[in-house]
Amino acid sequence: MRNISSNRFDNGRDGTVRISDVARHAGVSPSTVSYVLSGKRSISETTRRRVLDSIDALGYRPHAGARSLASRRSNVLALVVPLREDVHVPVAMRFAVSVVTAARAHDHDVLLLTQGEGPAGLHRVAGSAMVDGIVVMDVETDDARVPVLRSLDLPSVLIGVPADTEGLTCVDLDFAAAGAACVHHLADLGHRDIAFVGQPASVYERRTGFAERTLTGFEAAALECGVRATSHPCDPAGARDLASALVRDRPGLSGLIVHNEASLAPLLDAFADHGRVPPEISVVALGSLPQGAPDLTRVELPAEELGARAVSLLMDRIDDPGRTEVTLLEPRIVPGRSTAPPTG
Amino acid sequence: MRNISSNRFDNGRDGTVRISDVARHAGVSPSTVSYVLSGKRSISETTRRRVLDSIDALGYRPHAGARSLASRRSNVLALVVPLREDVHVPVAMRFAVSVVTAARAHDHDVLLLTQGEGPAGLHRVAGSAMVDGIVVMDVETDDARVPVLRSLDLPSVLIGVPADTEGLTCVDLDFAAAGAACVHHLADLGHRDIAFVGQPASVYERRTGFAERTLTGFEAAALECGVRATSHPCDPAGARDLASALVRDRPGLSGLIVHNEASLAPLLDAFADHGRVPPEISVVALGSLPQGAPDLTRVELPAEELGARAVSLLMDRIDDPGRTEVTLLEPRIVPGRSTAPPTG
DNA sequence: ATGTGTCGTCGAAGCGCTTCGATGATCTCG
DNA sequence: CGAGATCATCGAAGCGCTTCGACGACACAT
Repeated sequence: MRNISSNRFDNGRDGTVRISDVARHAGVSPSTVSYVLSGKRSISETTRRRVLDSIDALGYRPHAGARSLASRRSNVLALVVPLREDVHVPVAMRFAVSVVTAARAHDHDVLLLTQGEGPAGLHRVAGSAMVDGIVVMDVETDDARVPVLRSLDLPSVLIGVPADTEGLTCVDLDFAAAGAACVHHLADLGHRDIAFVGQPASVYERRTGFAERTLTGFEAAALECGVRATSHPCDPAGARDLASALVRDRPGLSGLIVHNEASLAPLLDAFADHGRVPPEISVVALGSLPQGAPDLTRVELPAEELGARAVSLLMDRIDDPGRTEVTLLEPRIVPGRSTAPPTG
Repeated sequence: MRNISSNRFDNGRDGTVRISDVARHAGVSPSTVSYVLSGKRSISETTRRRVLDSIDALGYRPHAGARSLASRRSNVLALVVPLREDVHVPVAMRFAVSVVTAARAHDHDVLLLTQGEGPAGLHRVAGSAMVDGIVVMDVETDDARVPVLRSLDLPSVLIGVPADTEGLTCVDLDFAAAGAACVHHLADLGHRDIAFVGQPASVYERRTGFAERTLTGFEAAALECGVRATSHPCDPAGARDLASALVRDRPGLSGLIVHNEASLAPLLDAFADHGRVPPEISVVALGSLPQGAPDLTRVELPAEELGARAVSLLMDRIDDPGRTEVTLLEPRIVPGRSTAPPTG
């Protein structure tokens, strides 16, 4: 029978087990335990086993601060989440969660920064060596954070693409191609008069990268295909009015591209009230659709893949800060029941 | 003219400035700099100034790992965010953001944990001394994380209240009172037949604290007021059907309590399609309403206040782990245009 | 046997900070 | 006017880990 609250390997101080306790328990030196954990030197299989057994016999967990002090690695990433009226929260959350999940798969944790803190937040986490790298979401064409990131000498990855990508690592959906793909899909079906329903006006005003590029891709493709095409910012509260205006002013309108998660449902409802229901009017949705949504033709936003890629690129840059690259994922248009050749 | 990239106070190694560099620059010892920063010993005003000037002349930021190693404080809180199909993401985000903001106000950062990691995540951040405390959201009546938190010897605060609060610090809206307040409001107006539209069924199945308590409060108050009252789980996809069923089966129904952010709009739309528009049918909303929503009578969810309270309670417990307490915020019913005495 | 590697392990230094005790200097009061 | 208190500061130890160089043991080719 032994005392449950302590045994001969306890250090006696407080509840925490240190590497030296593990070392003693396993009959090796602390450095050997460290090497078992890091794999940075070869360790005999028998020693390895013994150390590992001691570790979980004692419930040892390395002190994060000590580790980061000695190794100059914190195993934490910073994630800057957007926080504006005009960003669609569920989409932002999908990104955030995928980043956290991917980070954990690479043995890292995630520190949450809000955009509210601005550059100061970036300086703080970088300067105090709290994190090994930074993931930034909701990037604007001329993003104020970009120069800060460049100056930081801490690796970072943007989910989104600013105008000048010199020295940056970015990953995003190829929104220009996505916008174009929507147009081509409709044009190929024979549509000659289409409207693009976009993000809230403020999103374009601050020149959010993805919104701007989508619109550019849309306009270029429309020109190329020779279709009549207009674009309209939209927010949920204005969706109904926009639908009425389009129905009233554009009798020939037969195709709709909707790049606005929050407005999609009210917009389609409003069109339905005017008797225009897909596929009589063709609708292509671009973005992150809720599960349980109707079967629309769409270009999905691969948030999970983007998050995972961002983290994986960040890991690469942590190991080798030299390389930088811009990765654009190719959009994939998924046919649904909401598009068809124009009637009449 | 001087060399921009280095001056006589540089340490010459890499870009980082250490406390000893500041000390040299200010002509004091490192410990003095530390005391200036922590305020744990009195320092003359002149020295203080000089040190502070040196700090921002050199751009010094304490190394977080070193600090946490020496002081046994990481200045980081963990936040466990819920991640389920059935939680309303914007609400969760409001909580998360308010926790981050409040934490920053207390000079702490926030580490993001997803519920997916379960107890392992809690053990990890606690065992490695990564965080000084934990905030947990989306608490269930019989939450599996509660015993883990109790065993952790790391302060924690729950936003939500489990069945057994022994040894816990919790903060939440008094949802039972909120549910009751909605009933009383309607009953006082003269309604005698009301329905409670709740969270998705799965939320009750896993016995989420706030949902369960609201329902309990609703039922008790209905009994007490002697009104006919029924309750119905609901999700956005089922809102339309629920509305039809209620209109069909409950001709006398004159009041509705909606405790479901995501279903509120579709539900009201569906009622409107049956010709029942507030205030002809009285509607009380309970929860976090989007800005720009119609002027409904409601009980607001004070997410920001709850987040801030949670953090502030957590700080108290970090300084004094002894005390524990359960704080319930009193619900406030805000009259809007959606309720009126029953017609006919 | 002797030299030459390789493998597995150890000891010690040091990461950058906080904190404790000590030490002058200055003030207070009988 | 000197004992004692108070104030401002310093030096050194130590937080728990990683990592570097060293070293003994053993293998293999001379």
